Amino acid sequence: MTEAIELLPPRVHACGRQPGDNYCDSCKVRSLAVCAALGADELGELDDIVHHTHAEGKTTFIHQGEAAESVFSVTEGVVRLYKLLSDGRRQIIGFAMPGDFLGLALHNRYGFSADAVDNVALCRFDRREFDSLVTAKPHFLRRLHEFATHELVIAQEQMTLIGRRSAEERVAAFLVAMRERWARIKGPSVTIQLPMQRIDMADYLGLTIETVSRTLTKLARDGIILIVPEAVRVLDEKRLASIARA
Amino acid sequence: MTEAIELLPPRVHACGRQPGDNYCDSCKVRSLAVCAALGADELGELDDIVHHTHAEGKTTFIHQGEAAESVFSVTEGVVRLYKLLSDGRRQIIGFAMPGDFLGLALHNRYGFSADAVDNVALCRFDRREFDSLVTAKPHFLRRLHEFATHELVIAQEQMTLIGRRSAEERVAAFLVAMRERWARIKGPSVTIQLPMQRIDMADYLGLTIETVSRTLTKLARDGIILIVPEAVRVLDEKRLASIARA
DNA sequence: GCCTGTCCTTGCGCTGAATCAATTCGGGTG
DNA sequence: CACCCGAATTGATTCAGCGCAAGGACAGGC
Repeated sequence: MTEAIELLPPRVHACGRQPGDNYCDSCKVRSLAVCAALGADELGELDDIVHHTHAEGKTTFIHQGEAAESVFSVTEGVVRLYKLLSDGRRQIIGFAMPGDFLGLALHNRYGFSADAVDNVALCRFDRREFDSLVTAKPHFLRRLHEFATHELVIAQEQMTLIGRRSAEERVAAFLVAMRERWARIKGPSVTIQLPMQRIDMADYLGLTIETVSRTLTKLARDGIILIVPEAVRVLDEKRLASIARA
Repeated sequence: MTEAIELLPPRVHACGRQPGDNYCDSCKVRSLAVCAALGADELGELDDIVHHTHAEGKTTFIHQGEAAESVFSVTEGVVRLYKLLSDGRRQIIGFAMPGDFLGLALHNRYGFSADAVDNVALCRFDRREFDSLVTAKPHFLRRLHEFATHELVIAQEQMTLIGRRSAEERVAAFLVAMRERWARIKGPSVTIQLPMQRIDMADYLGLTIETVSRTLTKLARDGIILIVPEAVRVLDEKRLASIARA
Protein backbone atom coordinates (compact mmCIF):
# COMPACT_ATOMS: atom_id res chain seq x y z
CA MET A 1 0.00 0.00 0.00
CA THR A 2 2.29 2.66 -1.27
CA GLU A 3 -0.60 5.14 -1.36
CA ALA A 4 -1.04 4.89 2.39
CA ILE A 5 2.32 6.56 2.85
CA GLU A 6 1.23 9.64 0.98
CA LEU A 7 -1.99 10.03 2.90
CA LEU A 8 -0.48 10.12 6.35
CA PRO A 9 0.23 13.35 8.23
CA PRO A 10 3.96 14.05 8.16
CA ARG A 11 4.76 13.65 11.86
CA VAL A 12 3.39 10.12 11.97
CA HIS A 13 6.02 7.63 10.84
CA ALA A 14 6.20 7.29 7.09
CA CYS A 15 5.11 3.69 7.26
CA GLY A 16 1.92 4.49 9.11
CA ARG A 17 2.88 2.76 12.31
CA GLN A 18 1.20 4.11 15.43
CA PRO A 19 3.05 4.21 18.76
CA GLY A 20 2.62 0.79 20.33
CA ASP A 21 2.05 -1.01 17.05
CA ASN A 22 4.41 -3.90 16.52
CA TYR A 23 3.81 -4.34 12.83
CA CYS A 24 5.20 -2.13 10.12
CA ASP A 25 2.31 -1.60 7.75
CA SER A 26 4.25 0.08 5.01
CA CYS A 27 7.18 -2.28 5.07
CA LYS A 28 4.73 -5.15 5.53
CA VAL A 29 7.40 -7.11 7.28
CA ARG A 30 6.09 -10.51 8.26
CA SER A 31 6.60 -12.12 11.61
CA LEU A 32 9.31 -14.35 10.25
CA ALA A 33 11.33 -11.37 9.29
CA VAL A 34 12.21 -8.56 11.56
CA CYS A 35 9.68 -5.90 12.41
CA ALA A 36 7.07 -8.04 14.05
CA ALA A 37 9.57 -9.09 16.65
CA LEU A 38 10.51 -5.58 17.60
CA GLY A 39 9.02 -3.32 20.18
CA ALA A 40 7.83 0.17 19.30
CA ASP A 41 11.20 1.69 20.10
CA GLU A 42 13.13 -0.42 17.66
CA LEU A 43 10.49 0.04 15.01
CA GLY A 44 10.85 3.76 15.44
CA GLU A 45 14.55 3.51 14.82
CA LEU A 46 13.95 1.47 11.71
CA ASP A 47 11.57 4.14 10.50
CA ASP A 48 14.18 6.79 11.10
CA ILE A 49 16.57 5.24 8.61
CA VAL A 50 14.14 3.91 5.98
CA HIS A 51 14.02 5.31 2.46
CA HIS A 52 10.98 4.36 0.40
CA THR A 53 11.79 3.72 -3.21
CA HIS A 54 10.71 1.59 -6.10
CA ALA A 55 11.93 -0.19 -9.19
CA GLU A 56 10.14 -0.64 -12.50
CA GLY A 57 9.95 -4.09 -14.05
CA LYS A 58 13.32 -5.41 -15.27
CA THR A 59 15.37 -2.80 -13.39
CA THR A 60 18.43 -4.29 -11.72
CA PHE A 61 18.97 -2.66 -8.35
CA ILE A 62 21.51 -5.05 -6.82
CA HIS A 63 24.55 -5.99 -8.88
CA GLN A 64 26.52 -9.10 -7.97
CA GLY A 65 30.02 -8.19 -6.83
CA GLU A 66 29.31 -4.54 -6.12
CA ALA A 67 29.83 -2.99 -2.71
CA ALA A 68 26.85 -3.77 -0.49
CA GLU A 69 25.71 -0.32 0.54
CA SER A 70 22.05 -0.99 1.15
CA VAL A 71 19.72 -3.46 2.77
CA PHE A 72 16.26 -3.72 1.22
CA SER A 73 12.90 -5.04 2.15
CA VAL A 74 10.24 -5.62 -0.48
CA THR A 75 6.85 -4.04 0.18
CA GLU A 76 5.12 -4.59 -3.14
CA GLY A 77 5.80 -6.78 -6.17
CA VAL A 78 8.25 -9.60 -6.79
CA VAL A 79 12.04 -9.48 -7.05
CA ARG A 80 14.25 -12.12 -8.57
CA LEU A 81 17.67 -12.83 -7.05
CA TYR A 82 20.19 -14.55 -9.27
CA LYS A 83 23.74 -15.47 -9.97
CA LEU A 84 25.22 -15.31 -13.44
CA LEU A 85 27.98 -17.50 -14.83
CA SER A 86 30.51 -15.90 -17.14
CA ASP A 87 28.95 -17.53 -20.20
CA GLY A 88 25.50 -16.17 -19.42
CA ARG A 89 23.96 -19.20 -17.72
CA ARG A 90 21.80 -17.96 -14.89
CA GLN A 91 20.60 -19.50 -11.64
CA ILE A 92 17.79 -17.74 -9.84
CA ILE A 93 18.43 -18.35 -6.17
CA GLY A 94 15.11 -17.02 -4.98
CA PHE A 95 12.14 -14.75 -5.43
CA ALA A 96 11.65 -12.02 -2.85
CA MET A 97 8.07 -11.05 -2.15
CA PRO A 98 6.41 -8.49 0.12
CA GLY A 99 7.89 -8.82 3.60
CA ASP A 100 11.19 -10.31 2.50
CA PHE A 101 14.60 -8.84 3.19
CA LEU A 102 17.49 -8.63 0.74
CA GLY A 103 21.18 -8.19 1.34
CA LEU A 104 21.19 -9.32 4.93
CA ALA A 105 24.52 -11.07 4.66
CA LEU A 106 26.33 -8.08 6.14
CA HIS A 107 29.16 -8.85 3.77
CA ASN A 108 31.04 -6.19 1.91
CA ARG A 109 29.83 -7.21 -1.51
CA TYR A 110 26.59 -8.56 -2.84
CA GLY A 111 26.79 -12.23 -3.75
CA PHE A 112 23.97 -12.02 -6.26
CA SER A 113 22.10 -9.62 -8.51
CA ALA A 114 18.50 -8.62 -8.01
CA ASP A 115 15.95 -7.12 -10.31
CA ALA A 116 12.30 -6.31 -10.34
CA VAL A 117 10.00 -8.87 -11.96
CA ASP A 118 7.08 -6.45 -12.03
CA ASN A 119 6.81 -3.04 -10.44
CA VAL A 120 8.34 -3.25 -7.03
CA ALA A 121 8.18 -1.01 -3.98
CA LEU A 122 11.11 -1.21 -1.62
CA CYS A 123 12.29 0.03 1.73
CA ARG A 124 15.94 0.84 1.48
CA PHE A 125 18.23 1.11 4.50
CA ASP A 126 21.74 2.44 4.46
CA ARG A 127 23.88 -0.54 5.32
CA ARG A 128 26.03 1.37 7.80
CA GLU A 129 23.01 2.72 9.64
CA PHE A 130 21.32 -0.67 9.50
CA ASP A 131 24.49 -2.26 10.74
CA SER A 132 24.88 -0.02 13.74
CA LEU A 133 21.21 -0.48 14.58
CA VAL A 134 21.79 -4.21 14.51
CA THR A 135 24.85 -3.90 16.68
CA ALA A 136 23.00 -1.76 19.19
CA LYS A 137 19.91 -3.98 19.40
CA PRO A 138 20.68 -7.64 20.07
CA HIS A 139 17.02 -8.54 19.86
CA PHE A 140 16.97 -7.19 16.34
CA LEU A 141 20.09 -9.14 15.49
CA ARG A 142 18.51 -12.28 16.82
CA ARG A 143 15.52 -11.88 14.51
CA LEU A 144 17.84 -11.23 11.65
CA HIS A 145 19.73 -14.39 12.47
CA GLU A 146 16.50 -16.37 12.55
CA PHE A 147 15.57 -14.93 9.19
CA ALA A 148 18.95 -15.86 7.75
CA THR A 149 18.84 -19.42 9.07
CA HIS A 150 15.34 -19.78 7.68
CA GLU A 151 16.71 -18.70 4.31
CA LEU A 152 19.40 -21.32 4.72
CA VAL A 153 16.81 -24.03 5.30
CA ILE A 154 14.98 -22.92 2.16
CA ALA A 155 18.23 -22.97 0.20
CA GLN A 156 18.98 -26.51 1.35
CA GLU A 157 15.53 -27.63 0.31
CA GLN A 158 16.03 -26.00 -3.05
CA MET A 159 19.32 -27.88 -3.46
CA THR A 160 17.47 -31.12 -2.87
CA LEU A 161 14.79 -30.10 -5.32
CA ILE A 162 17.26 -29.25 -8.05
CA GLY A 163 19.70 -32.05 -7.35
CA ARG A 164 17.42 -35.00 -6.89
CA ARG A 165 13.94 -34.42 -8.26
CA SER A 166 12.34 -34.70 -11.70
CA ALA A 167 11.10 -31.82 -13.80
CA GLU A 168 7.48 -32.56 -12.91
CA GLU A 169 8.28 -32.69 -9.19
CA ARG A 170 10.20 -29.42 -9.39
CA VAL A 171 7.41 -27.57 -11.13
CA ALA A 172 4.75 -28.94 -8.80
CA ALA A 173 6.81 -28.07 -5.73
CA PHE A 174 7.33 -24.58 -7.09
CA LEU A 175 3.61 -24.08 -7.57
CA VAL A 176 2.82 -25.30 -4.07
CA ALA A 177 5.52 -23.09 -2.57
CA MET A 178 4.29 -20.03 -4.46
CA ARG A 179 0.78 -20.75 -3.37
CA GLU A 180 1.81 -20.87 0.27
CA ARG A 181 3.80 -17.67 -0.02
CA TRP A 182 0.90 -15.77 -1.55
CA ALA A 183 -1.41 -17.25 1.07
CA ARG A 184 0.66 -15.64 3.83
CA ILE A 185 0.56 -12.30 2.08
CA LYS A 186 -2.95 -12.13 0.62
CA GLY A 187 -4.76 -15.12 2.11
CA PRO A 188 -5.49 -18.52 0.57
CA SER A 189 -6.64 -18.84 -3.04
CA VAL A 190 -6.90 -21.53 -5.70
CA THR A 191 -5.30 -19.09 -8.13
CA ILE A 192 -1.52 -18.99 -7.91
CA GLN A 193 -0.16 -15.71 -9.24
CA LEU A 194 2.97 -16.21 -11.34
CA PRO A 195 4.20 -12.73 -12.24
CA MET A 196 7.59 -14.04 -13.36
CA GLN A 197 8.23 -15.36 -16.86
CA ARG A 198 8.71 -19.01 -17.77
CA ILE A 199 12.41 -18.41 -18.15
CA ASP A 200 12.57 -17.23 -14.55
CA MET A 201 10.87 -20.38 -13.32
CA ALA A 202 13.24 -22.39 -15.50
CA ASP A 203 16.33 -20.65 -14.15
CA TYR A 204 15.01 -21.12 -10.61
CA LEU A 205 14.31 -24.82 -11.04
CA GLY A 206 17.40 -25.73 -13.04
CA LEU A 207 15.35 -26.50 -16.15
CA THR A 208 14.81 -24.95 -19.57
CA ILE A 209 11.90 -22.76 -20.53
CA GLU A 210 10.61 -25.51 -22.85
CA THR A 211 10.62 -28.12 -20.12
CA VAL A 212 8.74 -25.81 -17.76
CA SER A 213 6.19 -25.11 -20.45
CA ARG A 214 5.78 -28.77 -21.36
CA THR A 215 5.47 -29.76 -17.71
CA LEU A 216 2.81 -27.15 -17.00
CA THR A 217 0.95 -28.34 -20.11
CA LYS A 218 1.14 -31.90 -18.85
CA LEU A 219 -0.20 -30.92 -15.41
CA ALA A 220 -3.03 -29.09 -17.16
CA ARG A 221 -3.73 -32.04 -19.48
CA ASP A 222 -3.91 -34.28 -16.39
CA GLY A 223 -6.57 -31.99 -14.92
CA ILE A 224 -4.38 -30.90 -12.01
CA ILE A 225 -4.10 -27.22 -12.90
CA LEU A 226 -5.59 -24.71 -15.31
CA ILE A 227 -3.16 -22.37 -17.02
CA VAL A 228 -4.30 -18.75 -17.17
CA PRO A 229 -2.27 -15.62 -18.04
CA GLU A 230 0.16 -14.68 -15.23
CA ALA A 231 -1.20 -17.46 -13.04
CA VAL A 232 -2.41 -21.03 -12.73
CA ARG A 233 -5.55 -22.24 -11.01
CA VAL A 234 -5.36 -25.37 -8.87
CA LEU A 235 -7.98 -27.94 -9.85
CA ASP A 236 -6.75 -31.02 -8.01
CA GLU A 237 -5.05 -29.96 -4.84
CA LYS A 238 -4.30 -33.48 -3.64
CA ARG A 239 -2.63 -34.70 -6.76
CA LEU A 240 -0.58 -31.52 -7.01
CA ALA A 241 0.55 -31.93 -3.41
CA SER A 242 1.40 -35.57 -3.91
CA ILE A 243 3.67 -34.75 -6.84
CA ALA A 244 5.22 -31.84 -4.97
CA ARG A 245 5.95 -33.52 -1.66
CA ALA A 246 9.25 -35.17 -1.01
CA MET B 1 44.21 -33.39 17.73
CA THR B 2 42.18 -35.38 20.11
CA GLU B 3 45.34 -36.43 21.94
CA ALA B 4 46.07 -32.87 22.93
CA ILE B 5 43.01 -32.89 25.13
CA GLU B 6 44.24 -35.85 27.11
CA LEU B 7 47.69 -34.45 27.66
CA LEU B 8 46.63 -31.22 29.25
CA PRO B 9 46.57 -30.69 33.01
CA PRO B 10 42.96 -30.81 34.19
CA ARG B 11 42.55 -27.22 35.41
CA VAL B 12 43.52 -25.81 32.07
CA HIS B 13 40.49 -25.66 29.80
CA ALA B 14 39.78 -28.95 28.09
CA CYS B 15 40.40 -27.41 24.72
CA GLY B 16 43.88 -26.28 25.65
CA ARG B 17 43.17 -22.59 25.38
CA GLN B 18 45.37 -20.38 27.54
CA PRO B 19 43.99 -17.22 29.13
CA GLY B 20 44.27 -14.50 26.52
CA ASP B 21 44.27 -16.88 23.59
CA ASN B 22 41.66 -16.10 21.04
CA TYR B 23 41.72 -19.41 19.24
CA CYS B 24 40.22 -22.63 20.50
CA ASP B 25 42.79 -25.28 19.76
CA SER B 26 40.69 -28.27 20.62
CA CYS B 27 37.55 -27.11 18.92
CA LYS B 28 39.77 -25.76 16.14
CA VAL B 29 37.17 -23.19 15.34
CA ARG B 30 38.31 -21.09 12.44
CA SER B 31 38.05 -17.34 12.28
CA LEU B 32 35.05 -17.59 10.04
CA ALA B 33 33.22 -19.46 12.70
CA VAL B 34 32.87 -18.37 16.22
CA CYS B 35 35.75 -18.76 18.61
CA ALA B 36 38.27 -16.57 16.89
CA ALA B 37 35.98 -13.62 17.25
CA LEU B 38 35.52 -14.04 20.95
CA GLY B 39 37.57 -12.64 23.78
CA ALA B 40 38.94 -14.88 26.51
CA ASP B 41 35.84 -14.44 28.63
CA GLU B 42 33.44 -15.73 26.03
CA LEU B 43 35.76 -18.57 25.14
CA GLY B 44 35.78 -19.55 28.77
CA GLU B 45 32.03 -19.71 28.80
CA LEU B 46 32.01 -21.87 25.71
CA ASP B 47 34.44 -24.20 27.44
CA ASP B 48 32.14 -24.41 30.43
CA ILE B 49 29.34 -25.95 28.42
CA VAL B 50 31.31 -28.08 25.95
CA HIS B 51 31.11 -31.88 25.93
CA HIS B 52 33.78 -33.68 23.95
CA THR B 53 32.48 -36.70 22.12
CA HIS B 54 33.02 -38.66 18.96
CA ALA B 55 31.28 -40.72 16.32
CA GLU B 56 32.61 -43.75 14.45
CA GLY B 57 32.35 -43.87 10.66
CA LYS B 58 28.78 -44.22 9.40
CA THR B 59 27.17 -43.33 12.75
CA THR B 60 24.22 -40.99 12.39
CA PHE B 61 24.20 -38.45 15.21
CA ILE B 62 21.68 -35.92 13.86
CA HIS B 63 18.35 -37.21 12.61
CA GLN B 64 16.26 -35.03 10.32
CA GLY B 65 13.01 -34.03 12.00
CA GLU B 66 14.10 -34.83 15.54
CA ALA B 67 14.12 -32.23 18.31
CA ALA B 68 17.27 -30.12 18.04
CA GLU B 69 18.82 -30.57 21.46
CA SER B 70 22.45 -30.05 20.62
CA VAL B 71 24.75 -27.81 18.66
CA PHE B 72 27.97 -29.42 17.44
CA SER B 73 31.29 -28.34 16.15
CA VAL B 74 33.55 -30.75 14.32
CA THR B 75 37.11 -31.02 15.62
CA GLU B 76 38.38 -34.01 13.69
CA GLY B 77 37.16 -35.91 10.64
CA VAL B 78 34.45 -35.23 8.09
CA VAL B 79 30.68 -35.21 8.55
CA ARG B 80 28.07 -35.42 5.82
CA LEU B 81 24.82 -33.48 6.16
CA TYR B 82 21.94 -34.67 4.05
CA LYS B 83 18.26 -34.67 3.36
CA LEU B 84 16.38 -37.82 2.41
CA LEU B 85 13.32 -38.01 0.21
CA SER B 86 10.65 -40.52 1.15
CA ASP B 87 11.69 -42.85 -1.69
CA GLY B 88 15.30 -42.95 -0.55
CA ARG B 89 16.80 -40.38 -2.90
CA ARG B 90 19.39 -38.42 -0.98
CA GLN B 91 20.84 -34.94 -1.33
CA ILE B 92 23.99 -34.18 0.62
CA ILE B 93 23.73 -30.50 1.49
CA GLY B 94 27.27 -30.19 2.76
CA PHE B 95 30.34 -31.70 4.33
CA ALA B 96 31.35 -30.40 7.74
CA MET B 97 35.05 -30.41 8.47
CA PRO B 98 37.17 -29.41 11.46
CA GLY B 99 36.10 -25.97 12.61
CA ASP B 100 32.59 -26.15 11.23
CA PHE B 101 29.41 -25.79 13.24
CA LEU B 102 26.27 -27.91 12.88
CA GLY B 103 22.74 -27.20 13.95
CA LEU B 104 23.08 -23.47 14.21
CA ALA B 105 19.63 -22.76 12.91
CA LEU B 106 18.27 -22.41 16.43
CA HIS B 107 15.12 -24.07 15.21
CA ASN B 108 13.22 -26.64 17.20
CA ARG B 109 13.93 -29.50 14.85
CA TYR B 110 16.87 -30.48 12.72
CA GLY B 111 16.24 -29.91 9.03
CA PHE B 112 18.76 -32.56 7.97
CA SER B 113 20.53 -35.69 9.11
CA ALA B 114 24.24 -35.90 9.79
CA ASP B 115 26.61 -38.79 10.01
CA ALA B 116 30.29 -39.42 10.29
CA VAL B 117 32.15 -40.13 7.06
CA ASP B 118 35.22 -41.35 8.90
CA ASN B 119 35.96 -41.21 12.61
CA VAL B 120 34.85 -37.87 13.87
CA ALA B 121 35.55 -35.92 17.03
CA LEU B 122 32.92 -33.42 18.07
CA CYS B 123 32.29 -30.69 20.60
CA ARG B 124 28.70 -30.92 21.69
CA PHE B 125 26.82 -28.06 23.33
CA ASP B 126 23.45 -28.30 24.95
CA ARG B 127 21.20 -26.21 22.79
CA ARG B 128 19.54 -24.47 25.71
CA GLU B 129 22.86 -23.52 27.26
CA PHE B 130 24.24 -22.51 23.89
CA ASP B 131 21.11 -20.50 23.27
CA SER B 132 21.30 -18.56 26.48
CA LEU B 133 24.98 -17.91 25.92
CA VAL B 134 24.10 -16.53 22.52
CA THR B 135 21.36 -14.38 23.99
CA ALA B 136 23.68 -13.04 26.66
CA LYS B 137 26.58 -12.26 24.31
CA PRO B 138 25.57 -10.16 21.32
CA HIS B 139 29.10 -10.31 19.97
CA PHE B 140 28.86 -14.08 19.89
CA LEU B 141 25.49 -13.86 18.17
CA ARG B 142 26.96 -11.58 15.59
CA ARG B 143 29.67 -14.09 14.73
CA LEU B 144 27.08 -16.79 14.57
CA HIS B 145 25.05 -14.68 12.20
CA GLU B 146 28.08 -14.13 10.00
CA PHE B 147 28.72 -17.85 9.98
CA ALA B 148 25.10 -18.55 9.01
CA THR B 149 25.08 -15.99 6.21
CA HIS B 150 28.33 -17.44 4.93
CA GLU B 151 26.66 -20.84 4.87
CA LEU B 152 23.84 -19.24 2.93
CA VAL B 153 26.26 -17.89 0.35
CA ILE B 154 27.78 -21.37 -0.01
CA ALA B 155 24.31 -22.88 -0.40
CA GLN B 156 23.43 -20.41 -3.12
CA GLU B 157 26.63 -21.22 -4.96
CA GLN B 158 25.85 -24.90 -4.66
CA MET B 159 22.39 -24.29 -6.15
CA THR B 160 24.05 -22.66 -9.12
CA LEU B 161 26.49 -25.52 -9.43
CA ILE B 162 23.78 -28.16 -9.37
CA GLY B 163 21.23 -26.25 -11.37
CA ARG B 164 23.32 -24.88 -14.20
CA ARG B 165 26.64 -26.65 -14.59
CA SER B 166 27.77 -29.83 -16.34
CA ALA B 167 29.00 -32.98 -14.62
CA GLU B 168 32.62 -32.15 -15.38
CA GLU B 169 32.26 -28.62 -14.03
CA ARG B 170 30.61 -29.91 -10.87
CA VAL B 171 33.32 -32.45 -10.14
CA ALA B 172 36.11 -29.97 -10.86
CA ALA B 173 34.49 -27.32 -8.67
CA PHE B 174 34.10 -29.86 -5.90
CA LEU B 175 37.77 -30.79 -6.05
CA VAL B 176 38.87 -27.17 -5.98
CA ALA B 177 36.55 -26.42 -3.06
CA MET B 178 37.79 -29.42 -1.09
CA ARG B 179 41.35 -28.41 -1.78
CA GLU B 180 40.74 -24.94 -0.41
CA ARG B 181 39.01 -26.26 2.66
CA TRP B 182 41.84 -28.62 3.50
CA ALA B 183 44.30 -25.82 2.83
CA ARG B 184 42.71 -23.72 5.57
CA ILE B 185 42.88 -26.61 7.98
CA LYS B 186 46.20 -28.27 7.18
CA GLY B 187 47.91 -25.89 4.78
CA PRO B 188 48.18 -26.09 0.98
CA SER B 189 48.86 -29.37 -0.78
CA VAL B 190 48.59 -30.84 -4.27
CA THR B 191 46.93 -33.89 -2.74
CA ILE B 192 43.22 -33.44 -2.11
CA GLN B 193 41.99 -35.81 0.56
CA LEU B 194 38.60 -37.31 -0.31
CA PRO B 195 37.54 -39.38 2.71
CA MET B 196 33.95 -39.66 1.48
CA GLN B 197 32.81 -42.33 -0.97
CA ARG B 198 31.93 -41.74 -4.60
CA ILE B 199 28.27 -42.02 -3.74
CA ASP B 200 28.63 -39.13 -1.29
CA MET B 201 30.20 -36.95 -3.94
CA ALA B 202 27.43 -38.00 -6.33
CA ASP B 203 24.69 -37.15 -3.85
CA TYR B 204 26.36 -33.83 -3.12
CA LEU B 205 26.72 -32.87 -6.78
CA GLY B 206 23.34 -34.12 -7.97
CA LEU B 207 24.94 -36.84 -10.10
CA THR B 208 25.23 -40.63 -10.02
CA ILE B 209 28.17 -42.61 -8.75
CA GLU B 210 28.97 -43.79 -12.29
CA THR B 211 29.04 -40.26 -13.65
CA VAL B 212 31.36 -39.11 -10.86
CA SER B 213 33.65 -42.06 -11.54
CA ARG B 214 33.68 -41.50 -15.29
CA THR B 215 34.29 -37.78 -14.85
CA LEU B 216 37.24 -38.36 -12.52
CA THR B 217 38.62 -40.90 -14.98
CA LYS B 218 38.31 -38.35 -17.77
CA LEU B 219 40.10 -35.66 -15.73
CA ALA B 220 42.84 -38.19 -15.04
CA ARG B 221 43.04 -39.25 -18.70
CA ASP B 222 43.37 -35.56 -19.63
CA GLY B 223 46.37 -35.29 -17.29
CA ILE B 224 44.63 -32.87 -14.95
CA ILE B 225 44.54 -35.08 -11.86
CA LEU B 226 45.93 -38.38 -10.64
CA ILE B 227 43.53 -40.66 -8.81
CA VAL B 228 44.92 -42.28 -5.68
CA PRO B 229 43.06 -44.10 -2.88
CA GLU B 230 41.05 -41.70 -0.68
CA ALA B 231 42.42 -38.72 -2.57
CA VAL B 232 43.38 -37.16 -5.89
CA ARG B 233 46.58 -35.36 -6.75
CA VAL B 234 46.40 -32.17 -8.81
CA LEU B 235 48.69 -32.29 -11.85
CA ASP B 236 47.42 -29.33 -13.84
CA GLU B 237 46.20 -26.68 -11.48
CA LYS B 238 45.32 -24.16 -14.17
CA ARG B 239 43.18 -26.45 -16.28
CA LEU B 240 41.38 -27.75 -13.20
CA ALA B 241 40.65 -24.19 -12.08
CA SER B 242 39.47 -23.18 -15.52
CA ILE B 243 36.94 -26.01 -15.60
CA ALA B 244 35.87 -25.28 -12.04
CA ARG B 245 35.38 -21.55 -12.26
CA ALA B 246 32.08 -20.07 -13.20
C1' DG C 1 -6.72 -2.47 -38.43
C1' DC C 2 -2.13 -4.03 -39.16
C1' DC C 3 2.56 -4.49 -37.95
C1' DT C 4 6.06 -5.74 -34.63
C1' DG C 5 8.17 -7.71 -30.76
C1' DT C 6 7.96 -10.69 -26.91
C1' DC C 7 6.57 -14.61 -24.65
C1' DC C 8 4.78 -19.11 -24.73
C1' DT C 9 3.82 -23.55 -26.69
C1' DT C 10 4.71 -27.51 -29.45
C1' DG C 11 7.18 -30.86 -32.44
C1' DC C 12 11.28 -33.34 -33.36
C1' DG C 13 15.81 -34.95 -33.25
C1' DC C 14 19.81 -35.07 -30.18
C1' DT C 15 22.64 -35.79 -26.20
C1' DG C 16 24.45 -35.86 -21.48
C1' DA C 17 23.70 -38.28 -17.82
C1' DA C 18 21.03 -42.18 -15.89
C1' DT C 19 20.39 -46.93 -15.72
C1' DC C 20 21.61 -51.63 -16.10
C1' DA C 21 25.23 -54.99 -16.13
C1' DA C 22 29.69 -56.84 -15.76
C1' DT C 23 34.33 -56.70 -14.28
C1' DT C 24 38.08 -55.07 -11.54
C1' DC C 25 40.22 -53.38 -7.43
C1' DG C 26 41.58 -53.54 -2.63
C1' DG C 27 41.27 -54.34 2.04
C1' DG C 28 40.13 -57.56 5.42
C1' DT C 29 39.78 -62.55 7.33
C1' DG C 30 40.34 -67.34 8.20
C1' DC D 1 47.48 -67.59 0.30
C1' DA D 2 42.68 -67.96 -1.30
C1' DC D 3 38.42 -66.15 -0.49
C1' DC D 4 35.00 -62.68 0.30
C1' DC D 5 32.74 -58.33 0.13
C1' DG D 6 31.93 -53.68 -0.68
C1' DA D 7 33.58 -49.93 -3.57
C1' DA D 8 34.96 -48.32 -7.92
C1' DT D 9 35.42 -48.61 -12.71
C1' DT D 10 34.01 -49.57 -17.31
C1' DG D 11 30.85 -50.81 -21.06
C1' DA D 12 26.29 -50.95 -23.37
C1' DT D 13 21.91 -49.10 -23.65
C1' DT D 14 18.08 -46.03 -22.54
C1' DC D 15 15.74 -41.90 -21.65
C1' DA D 16 14.60 -37.33 -19.47
C1' DG D 17 15.39 -33.16 -20.56
C1' DC D 18 17.85 -30.05 -23.96
C1' DG D 19 18.28 -27.32 -28.19
C1' DC D 20 16.45 -25.74 -32.25
C1' DA D 21 12.87 -24.26 -35.06
C1' DA D 22 8.18 -23.24 -36.30
C1' DG D 23 3.89 -21.44 -35.03
C1' DG D 24 0.54 -19.07 -32.01
C1' DA D 25 -1.19 -15.69 -28.63
C1' DC D 26 -1.15 -11.29 -26.98
C1' DA D 27 0.14 -6.29 -26.13
C1' DG D 28 1.69 -1.94 -27.73
C1' DG D 29 2.52 1.48 -31.31
C1' DC D 30 1.09 3.80 -35.28
